[in-house]
Amino acid sequence: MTDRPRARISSRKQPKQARSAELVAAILDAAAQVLAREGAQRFTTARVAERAGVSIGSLYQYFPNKAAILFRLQSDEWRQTTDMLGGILADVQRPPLERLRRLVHAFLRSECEEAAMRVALHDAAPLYRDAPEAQAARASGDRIVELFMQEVLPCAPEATRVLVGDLITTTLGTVGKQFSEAPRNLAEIDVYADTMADMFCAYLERLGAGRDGA
Amino acid sequence: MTDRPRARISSRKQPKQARSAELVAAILDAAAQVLAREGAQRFTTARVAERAGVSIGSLYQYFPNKAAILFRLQSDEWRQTTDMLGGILADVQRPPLERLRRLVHAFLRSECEEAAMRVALHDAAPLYRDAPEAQAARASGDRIVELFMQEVLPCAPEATRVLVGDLITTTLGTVGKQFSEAPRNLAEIDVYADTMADMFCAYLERLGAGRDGA
DNA sequence: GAAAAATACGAGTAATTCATCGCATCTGCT
DNA sequence: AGCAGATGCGATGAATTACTCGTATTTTTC
Repeated sequence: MTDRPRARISSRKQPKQARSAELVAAILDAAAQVLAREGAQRFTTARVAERAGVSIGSLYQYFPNKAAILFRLQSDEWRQTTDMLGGILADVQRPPLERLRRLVHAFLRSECEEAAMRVALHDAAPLYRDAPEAQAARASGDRIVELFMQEVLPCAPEATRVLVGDLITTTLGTVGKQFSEAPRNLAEIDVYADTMADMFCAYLERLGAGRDGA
Repeated sequence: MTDRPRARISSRKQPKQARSAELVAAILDAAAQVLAREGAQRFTTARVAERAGVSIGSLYQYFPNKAAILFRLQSDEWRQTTDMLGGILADVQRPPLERLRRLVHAFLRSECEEAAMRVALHDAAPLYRDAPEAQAARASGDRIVELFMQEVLPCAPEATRVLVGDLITTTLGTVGKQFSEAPRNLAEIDVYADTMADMFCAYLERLGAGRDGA
């Protein structure tokens, strides 16, 4: 509890010319590959630079340290995932619980894509988890869920909605994390996703019934 | 995916005299402290030995490598937890779902004890996770849950019971893991545990009702 | 086309790490 | 007491690591 490594993650310099933008892209691409093939333990700046075909010095011109590369990868994943899930929940044509079911399916499927890289990224979480930027990124996802909860439990008190939303978010996120550790085929994923969706729906319907009698 | 570090974890030598047994105990105790105070990143054999007041050479006489110490800590935790949860589920005087609720409460509370150490132990998981001994330890916990599922869903098909048991186990485990990362007081824990138990019960009751009409 | 700015390079440094091995000390036993 | 095996020691080797800094090259600007 004395002095955990706290990462500076803010970017060092913005690429201004086309070649440097390509360089940054090459580094991120190589980083994902190194993470997937070598694991978090062997993820080193030297290996990333080598795989990207870039010198180690160039790497450090655009990323202040190793954690920044990892955070950037995680950050991009988050943005991509929240966009997708937001899109599913925004499809107001379908009934709310069907949207939730679709969301569960989509999320578990996405967690199984590039599973090796995701697992390694989670393993490396201690390196970037405590950075203030990481906390902020998480908060934006919570707002989407909050809106959905207002729709599905309009009569429940605020505190209940927050709590239930938190439970569902956390369950989905943490189970998904575990999920990527063991490879599964699409059929298994869908069976599991249906089970999980059933559980959420059973709970939400009971809550709704208890409150507004429907 | 080439050559992830695979830990030999089997013990190096059994302590035969009283003093060496004490030494092993001192090492494990110190290891837990180092993990809690310094984090997984700064958990080194040298630091553990120093805190235990023991030479580094002595440490390596009873643990073949760093991973073995971590695995031993995790293993002891698992045994302790499964014993406790098994005891709760075995209390056949109470109705099954009440036992489940008690289990959720007990588990989340236990996850919040020594939270710093648990978080660090999870962070270090990549070092011992792949060891064959670790897989075996997990399986024993699953059997307890399977028995409980037979009791609460007697008419459900085998596949459903396994799947639902897996979902509940995984949810509890992974959410619990996340839970220890943010400190909470007892009241918050109980509120969250009740919410989670409500979710499990709503689902199990619906499943039971659909199958045997009760 | 020349000066200035941006970019790329990679050898080198300082620190940290795991684990070993030869030797000293202790314990139990006859 | 004296011996043998068990235990304890810690300097040390070998490997790995993150990151810097002075220099070379390329691009832009005028």
